[in-house]
Amino acid sequence: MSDSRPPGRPQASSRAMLEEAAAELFLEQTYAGTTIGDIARRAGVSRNTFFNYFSAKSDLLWVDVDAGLAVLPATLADCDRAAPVTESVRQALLRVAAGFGPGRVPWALTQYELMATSSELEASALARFLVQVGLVHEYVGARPGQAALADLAGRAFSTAVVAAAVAAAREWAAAGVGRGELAGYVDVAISPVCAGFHPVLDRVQDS
Amino acid sequence: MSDSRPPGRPQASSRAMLEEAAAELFLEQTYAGTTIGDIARRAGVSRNTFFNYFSAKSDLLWVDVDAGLAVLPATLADCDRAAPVTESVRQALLRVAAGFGPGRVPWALTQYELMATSSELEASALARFLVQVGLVHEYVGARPGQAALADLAGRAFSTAVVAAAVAAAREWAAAGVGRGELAGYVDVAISPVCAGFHPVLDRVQDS
DNA sequence: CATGTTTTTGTACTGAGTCCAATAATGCCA
DNA sequence: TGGCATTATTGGACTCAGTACAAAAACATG
Repeated sequence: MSDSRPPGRPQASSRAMLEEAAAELFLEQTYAGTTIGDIARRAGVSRNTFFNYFSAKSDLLWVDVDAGLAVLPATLADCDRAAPVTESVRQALLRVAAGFGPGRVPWALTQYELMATSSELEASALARFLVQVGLVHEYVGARPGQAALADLAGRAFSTAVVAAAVAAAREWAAAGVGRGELAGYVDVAISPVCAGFHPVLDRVQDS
Repeated sequence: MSDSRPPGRPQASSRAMLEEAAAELFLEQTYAGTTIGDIARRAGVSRNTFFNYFSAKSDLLWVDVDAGLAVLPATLADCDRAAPVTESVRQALLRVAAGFGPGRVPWALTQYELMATSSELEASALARFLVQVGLVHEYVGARPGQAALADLAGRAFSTAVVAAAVAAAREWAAAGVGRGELAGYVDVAISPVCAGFHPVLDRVQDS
């Protein structure tokens, strides 16, 4: 079926090789102590090639996270649209969190504590945070909703609920070995947010 | 009283001069289009002198915000410690928000929309966000609180409530002229969060 | 073998942020 | 008046992330 290779020069260095090289180096030296040149050299490719596969050094910290988070749009899409928004979002986030077992802790979260403030890391973290907020808000806003105030409430909810989930993830990562499933943490963190916004966002349906 | 100048060479170039120069240049060119060298040159100082007053270019965007936010610790400190934590935090955040009138919109918020993703900006934003979360969490954690789960809830609350406040500020900034007081926005945004966490965090006192 | 396509690479550049040593301006003290 | 300690400012050199662009390399097809 897909045995017809695409035209042009085939990829010699795969993403995975760079990820692996980076993972090694991040352990030997720190993240901050590792340059893109180092990573490329160990992977046996040019420094420029690195940028063919990643747009920034910080992307390497988020490969696991990005992969796990990629399912959020689809998960949101097939939610029961009759259910309260807050509940739908809660379900969706829990399902995404379920993707992260106890044995799979992403790079970014573990390194976060170690390296104080690498501003690249913070920037990349916020960028991802905002993407998730945007996705949730898009879903929340898809409901009729009434003008300005509801829009503010919707955005506040989207932001707060994702922020709570992130806080849960940090706590989960910090729990060290013996941490259970991420979903449990996320549940505790986001449920109060959903409960608090329920009467605000879902009051249309109750009337 | 304080007419005794400190020893050593007096400061020739003040912070304010750099801020002013930066403000001009950010309007003429964009933030991204302005280099630190530009700012220093217009202020009439060396490029290195810039770093005597600011640790990063992005600091310039946050001077107003930082000034307004500086009162949070004190505001939290003199809160009625008999009141529910969620209510205390809500009051404190509202009081901080009250510091931002309709005529005083900080740089960072207005430029945020304009310049897509300047990663420096995002990093500096998250750094500030985390500081506020830390302050709130410190206050929340000062109460007895019960071990692991409560700590998670406390951190989730701190994160979510500050996130909601930030969302409100963004909405407020985006409202353009005719936006009212920031406090009104913040109130709508954070009240549901506080309401949601009230039964979780304050249940000790109800028993 | 020529041609088009895609990947890889080299080279050069900008700009943020750091480091360090030299110099300038001040107050204080002899 | 002349050091002396202290602090601010400056210049220069450096590292590293990220960008731009053009040349070369590897493949498929005709």
